[in-house]
Parts: sequence; structure tokens; C-alpha cells
Amino acid sequence: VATLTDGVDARSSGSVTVKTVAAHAGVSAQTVSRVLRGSGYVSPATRQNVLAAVDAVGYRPNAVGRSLRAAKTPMVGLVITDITNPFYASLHKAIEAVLRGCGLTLMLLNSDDDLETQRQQLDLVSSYRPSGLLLAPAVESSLTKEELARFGNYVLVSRLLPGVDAPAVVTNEQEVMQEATQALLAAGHRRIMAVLGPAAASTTRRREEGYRTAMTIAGCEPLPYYTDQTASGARQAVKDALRARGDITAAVAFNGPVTEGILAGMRDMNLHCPQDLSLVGFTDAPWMEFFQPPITVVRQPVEAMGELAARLILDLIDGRPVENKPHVVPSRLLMRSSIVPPS
Amino acid sequence: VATLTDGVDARSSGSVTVKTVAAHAGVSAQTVSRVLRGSGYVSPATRQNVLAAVDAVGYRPNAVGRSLRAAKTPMVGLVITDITNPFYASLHKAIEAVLRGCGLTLMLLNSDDDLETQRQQLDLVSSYRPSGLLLAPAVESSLTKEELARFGNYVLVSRLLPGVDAPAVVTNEQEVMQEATQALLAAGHRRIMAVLGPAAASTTRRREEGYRTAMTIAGCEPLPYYTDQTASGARQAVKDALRARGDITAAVAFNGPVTEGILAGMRDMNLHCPQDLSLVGFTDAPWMEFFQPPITVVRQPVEAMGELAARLILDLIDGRPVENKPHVVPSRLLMRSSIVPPS
DNA sequence: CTGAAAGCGCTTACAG
DNA sequence: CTGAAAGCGCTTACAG
Repeated sequence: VATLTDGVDARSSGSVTVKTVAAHAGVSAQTVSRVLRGSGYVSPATRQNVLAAVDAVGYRPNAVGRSLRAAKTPMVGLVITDITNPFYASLHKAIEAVLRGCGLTLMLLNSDDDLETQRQQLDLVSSYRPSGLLLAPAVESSLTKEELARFGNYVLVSRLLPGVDAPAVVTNEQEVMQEATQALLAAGHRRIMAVLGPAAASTTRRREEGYRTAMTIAGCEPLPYYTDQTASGARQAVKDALRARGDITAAVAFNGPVTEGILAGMRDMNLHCPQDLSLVGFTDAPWMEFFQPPITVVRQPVEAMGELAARLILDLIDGRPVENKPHVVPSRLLMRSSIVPPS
Repeated sequence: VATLTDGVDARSSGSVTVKTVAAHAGVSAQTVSRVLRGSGYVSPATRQNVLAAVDAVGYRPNAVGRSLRAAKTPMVGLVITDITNPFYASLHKAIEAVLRGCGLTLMLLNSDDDLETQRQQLDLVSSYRPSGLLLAPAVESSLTKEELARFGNYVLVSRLLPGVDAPAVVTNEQEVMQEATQALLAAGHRRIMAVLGPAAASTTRRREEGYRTAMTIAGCEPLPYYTDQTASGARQAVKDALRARGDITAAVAFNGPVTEGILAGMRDMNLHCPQDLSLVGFTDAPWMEFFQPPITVVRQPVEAMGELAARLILDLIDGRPVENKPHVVPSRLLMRSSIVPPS
């Protein structure tokens, strides 16, 4: 290795490594490594010397070399279904804030709620040898603990995996969906539809359960409708439902996009909320507050869910024990003005 | 290297590498590499043999080893200000779809529109030696071409960098903002405020320019208000503005969150759109269509912008020439019902 | 068509 | 307090 005394030359050479810094500072590569990682004892004079050399040669650490040696990357994968769903965007932001503070990078992948895409994305994340995985499984995922084991540390988020007792972060969907349905029942509604997500999603099953419980206790027939949990899918489903059953007077929504879809479908049919249909939305969005009428909605604690998920995966990475069960963060029903008695 | 004849043993040993596969198949590591990459000639028999060994030992490629040897990672960084802004979420989705089809991973980082955070995130992306960078620069970024050069390939998205002639993808903000303002002028409005983003953002400057042009041509005084381009910031700014100038009859918005903030602020003051204030929003959101009134809005071609940005960075990565200038994708003004003549 | 050798940038034992 | 050696998993020349 030639001794480099000219920083500009080293910079322009393209590949500035710890060896370049070491040669410039007149020390060994390991000493440079020690200074940069702040581990082990280094004399103050040597430290200054090395730091000056780092600046002089314009050294930038190479995470790939570090990861290969460490057999692990300081990175956590987050595999969700769709980042354009504001719930997941907020979740990502909350998780990233916590992980960044702990020196971990968050790698985001969309599964498009498709099993084959999810498989590819999991393989991709796995190929980087991440420190952990956060997963909102695609509908009908049949992942086992063995398949998740290759990630070492993993936490499910938002959705569960049937038959797999993994650490998970969810909200008290059944309870709050039951409460939402009861708010409509209390206003006098009897024919209340639930516009749900895919029948096989754990979120649908849990939210549907709360809805059915409330309807059954009240002696009302449950009217569940399943959608692809997008605004456009819900929009069509609502129109089909309302045309088939003109006597429906109220609806509970499964998530934010479905809430939008219900209102869009109503507009298509020239129906008005709440006169023609009372509504409880799910997942608060800013516009729901200044909409006319302001939408009564289940507010999910998305920031708290993200923070908890981040803390759980950090606990696992640092070897602290984490319970293999759903960790529940409570949602709240915000009463606004989209419920009136049926006409 | 011991010959492994038992796949289960190899699997449980933890570290299954090309060598494990090679030993199992009775070939060399390079041959395994050739089969997996599909490059160079391999006899059909050897190929079958290797693929069987891959399955038998449960081999999973290690992207870190590959990247280190290749001195480059098949990854593109995307540094934006805030993923909870739906514009950026849609942009991410569109870019990722194109890149995924070409075998590239998209690495998302939020700068929070903060210079220090942006610096950290750029260093982080850079440490993975990505194949390229897509950047929506934080406000007041003073990045130079030299600083971007370490990424080799880069394209600016949505925002420009003053004085830097880099490839970029933007929309025709001036034109369409001028058109939006003219729509309000045509309805008879004279005192039209523009609720903008940060004064220093290139997006603000370009949109403000179109607004000012229209106002000046019409002989009206421009009334620009600057915000942090969030819904809550705009909400407060609008209330301050309307209290200070009770004669304002119309508003044009800078982006989606600001459009929400204007409507939220109006609700706080018990003002109604369009009777009390006509409005042109910016960046279409689903709720704007079924809102009462449906919001007249500038629809940004976010998918097309994402696709173009992805194609430009792919062109650069593959060595095809790309013009060092803003590439413009046109926005459209969607006339709906939030403009009426002033009362 | 296939293999032995070398090395990408870094850090972990192991010596001094 | 510091250094020489080795190796993480992979692939690129270079030989056969």
C-alpha cells in the first residue's frame, strides 16, 4: 500500500478504505476500525491522528464490508401490504423514528397483499441478513414459525398469522368494533352492514367478530360484506349492497380506504350521510374531522403501535425476553356527527 | 470442507453458503455461482445437480457477499421529506414497481425536511454503496454536484436544487398554478390568497411564480402566505390570514396537506366552502371527490412522475445518456365545485 | 465446460 | 495501547 499524503489524490482514486486512512495516519487498519467504532482503548493522540486522516482522505464507511464480517446487517425489514394506505405510512414513520435512534435502518417492502410478491420480498429482505423482521402478513399467508425463524427476530404488526404464536402488535379490534356497532344500535339502527376487508385476513376476522357479537346480542341479523380493503373495491361493494338491500340504514367500516369507498359509493348513488346512512369509520384521517358531517370513527393508535413494534424487535435483537403473543394497544371510538336515528 | 450429504444437517448448521452447495453437489463454488446467476456455460447435468443441492441444503443467497465483491449494491436510495404525505407514498409505490421489475431494491429514507437528518440519511444510503439515488432535497439544501457525485447516478424528484443542473423530474407547477389562479379570477375573485410551503422550497418558488403571474396580469395584489407545508401549519396560517384580512374571498393551496389545513381552519372559524371562501386544492386525494363541495384541484401525475424517475435512474445505471435538466410531467386542473363567484 | 486463486472492506480473535 | 493474520460469502479474471 502506497503511503498517501495527499487527500485529494486519495479522494479521486475512488476506493477510499480503512487501509487508505491507516496509511495516511501511519497506523494499522484495526486501529482505524477501533477509532471509528469507539471500541477498545486508543490513545488520544492516535485517535486525533486517525480522525484527521479520515477527513483528509474523505473516508466513507462501507456498510457492506461491515455487514459481511459481522454476519448481520444493522437493518430491520418492514413488509407491509401497501404504503399508500395512510395507516402503514404512519406506522413506518413511527417505527423508523425509534429504530433510527438506536442505529438501525428500516427497510420497507410492499407485498401488495399478494402471496408470491410477499415471498419474493421476504427472500430479498432475508438476503441482506437483517437483524430482524416486522411483518404484516399478506392475506392467506401460511407462514410457519420455521419459515420466520431464518430472520432470527420477528414481530407481526397489525395482522396475525393463524396458528402461529409469535410476538405481535395489534389493537383491540373486536372490542372497539363491538362498541362502534353498539353506538349505531343505540341510535335505533337494526339493519347495519359491516363493510369488511378480505374474509381471510385476521384483521377482518377480529373486526367482524366484534360486529357480530354486538348484532347478535341485539338480536339483529349480521350483514357482512367483504372487499379487497381498497377505496375502489369498497365503493363498488357498497353500491351493490345498497341496491340489493334498500333497507340498510347504517354501516361500519373496516379501515380508512373502505371508509372513503363507502362515502364515494354513497355519492355515486346520491345518498347523504347521515340522513340516508349513518356511518362509523375506522382509522382516523384528517379530512374526517372537517367533513360534513364530521365522521364518527375508530381512531387506531398507529404511532403507539409502531413504537411498540419497534421496541419489541429491539428487545429481541438485544436478547431481552418478549412474550410470544399479541400485544394489544387500545383504539378509541371518537363520537362525532355521522350517526343519527334511522328515518 | 466436509462433504455434506444430509440436507437437514446443513440447514441446522446455520451458515449455508455456496461452498455448502458446492460440496453437496461435488462441484466448485464458482460453478454454483454460475448456475445461480445464469451466466456462462454450465452443462445441463451440472445445472440440475447444483439446483438439487441448493434445495437439499436450503441455500439462501447472501446479498452482502455479492455486494461486497461487486463493489455495488443492486439498490436505489429514495430520500424524501415525509412518507405520510400521500404524494410521496404514491411516488414510492410507483418507483418501486418499476425498479422491482428490473431487479433493483428501493431503500426509503425520510429526511423530515431537516438538513442534519438529510445528511445522516444520505450518509446511510451511501454506506450501502447503492447503484443510484433519487432525492427530493430538504428545504435550503446546499448540496452540490460534487456531493451528489459519490452516488454515481442520481435524479432529483419533485424538488430541484438551485444552481445544480442535475437530471430531475418535476411537474409544470408554474403553468398549472397560474391556471388555477386564473380560474378563481375568472369567477370574479380579486383578493385570492396563496397558502404556500416554506419560502425557500423550490416547489414553493415555482408555484408562487405561477400564482404571482396570474395575479399581476389581472392587476391584483398577490397575497402569499408561507407555511411548513403540513396540515396543522396551514390550518393556523389560514386562520391568522383570514382574521387579519377579512376581505379575502378565495384561496389556492400548495399541496394536499395544505388543502386539508385550509378546510380544517375554515371549519374552526365556522366558514363554509365555497360560499365563504372559494378554493383550488393541489394534489388530488380520494376524499376531495366526494367532499361537499367536491374540490376543484390540481391533479399531479404522481404515478407518471415516479415511473419517469425510475426510468431515468435506470438509464443512468445502464449507462444510457440522460439530459441534465428538469424533465416535466404535466399536471391537470380538475374543475369541480369549490369555486363560486364572490358574495 | 469447469476449477484454483485472489480479493472486495471490514472486524474478530490472538499476540505482543 | 497497537498490529499481523485470517476470514465473513461471493464473484472476477485467469487457466486449463
